[in-house]
Amino acid sequence: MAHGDDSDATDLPDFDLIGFTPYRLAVAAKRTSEELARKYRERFGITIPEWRVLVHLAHSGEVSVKDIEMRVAMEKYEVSRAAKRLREAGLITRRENQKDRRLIVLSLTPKGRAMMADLLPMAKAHQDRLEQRLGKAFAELEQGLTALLALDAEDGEGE
Amino acid sequence: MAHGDDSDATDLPDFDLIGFTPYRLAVAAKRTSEELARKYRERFGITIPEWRVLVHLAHSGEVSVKDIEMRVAMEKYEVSRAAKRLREAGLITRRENQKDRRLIVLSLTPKGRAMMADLLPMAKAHQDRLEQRLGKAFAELEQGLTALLALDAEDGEGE
DNA sequence: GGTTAAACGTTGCAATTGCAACGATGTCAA
DNA sequence: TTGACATCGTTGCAATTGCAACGTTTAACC
Repeated sequence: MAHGDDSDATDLPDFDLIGFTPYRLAVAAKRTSEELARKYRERFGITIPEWRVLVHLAHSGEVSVKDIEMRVAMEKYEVSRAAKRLREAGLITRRENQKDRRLIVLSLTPKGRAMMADLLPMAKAHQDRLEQRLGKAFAELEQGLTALLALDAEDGEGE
Repeated sequence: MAHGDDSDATDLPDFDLIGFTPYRLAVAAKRTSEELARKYRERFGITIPEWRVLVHLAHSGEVSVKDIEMRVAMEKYEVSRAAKRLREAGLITRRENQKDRRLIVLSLTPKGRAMMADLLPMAKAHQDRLEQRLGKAFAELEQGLTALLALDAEDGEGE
């Protein structure tokens, strides 16, 4: 018989998720992030969004929620909530910008600075270790990521 | 004066989030996934977890929840819930494995197969387009990802 | 055989997330 | 000045997520 036993098999294209770049990216990011998240949660009691805000503050000094939103690939409500928790933990302060009172000025407290003095070298070490473990592939990964990130920026989501 | 006006500046290391590989990976994955998610939601009314289950079924025929969990970087409860929704949508069926009645056998319905016949070529086209847009950087990205994914597998998270 | 432990899939519950609406402030033009 | 509109940050609410516990079935051990 031409159309066999168990199948109305429409002969689907052979497509393996394992080779699908968006999937591979998602898995790579998830593993990498989870490793990091565990580390920072155990050591400092902070989450990834909080970590991002702190790192940006350490790097850029006083900034607004809006600044962080633009620079750090977070939605404003994420920044807002992360900042709230960090304030409650005594790691950052917030005050109004006197020039424009819609804006918030976030900055590290001494306690926050002290914590970052521990945290940042760990982050650097993590990066170095990753680079070391990947060897030659590290540069390739970075070049690929650079191209990919530049891509999204230029063509505004096509549609 | 040696210790300046406004700072108990503990002189934090200069560390920019923008150059931190795990961060870059997360951003790249998020953008890529969101683009995809929007597409499949609009066109087929499915989410990414559901998409993964469907693709794996299209590729591997009948499989258990456990199979998917291992192959496709999803937790079993994600698979379970995705499968539930897909069943309700009439895209897959489930039955017991007679050899081992703990196992579930998931498979596409004709309706599911028909949908995948539309969906898979789109996924292939997406991959091709990405490859084209990235040009030479695509191969680099892939090599980097391959190395990174192999890495996580081998050393079991240290600790 | 009978008992204990493991594997599989599901689900209740709490925490997190994302959206959309809101209040407050600032801008622009008439 | 006033009124319409945009921007900034926050938050209520619904949906999603992740964990842990559960019921069922199988395997392992005595």
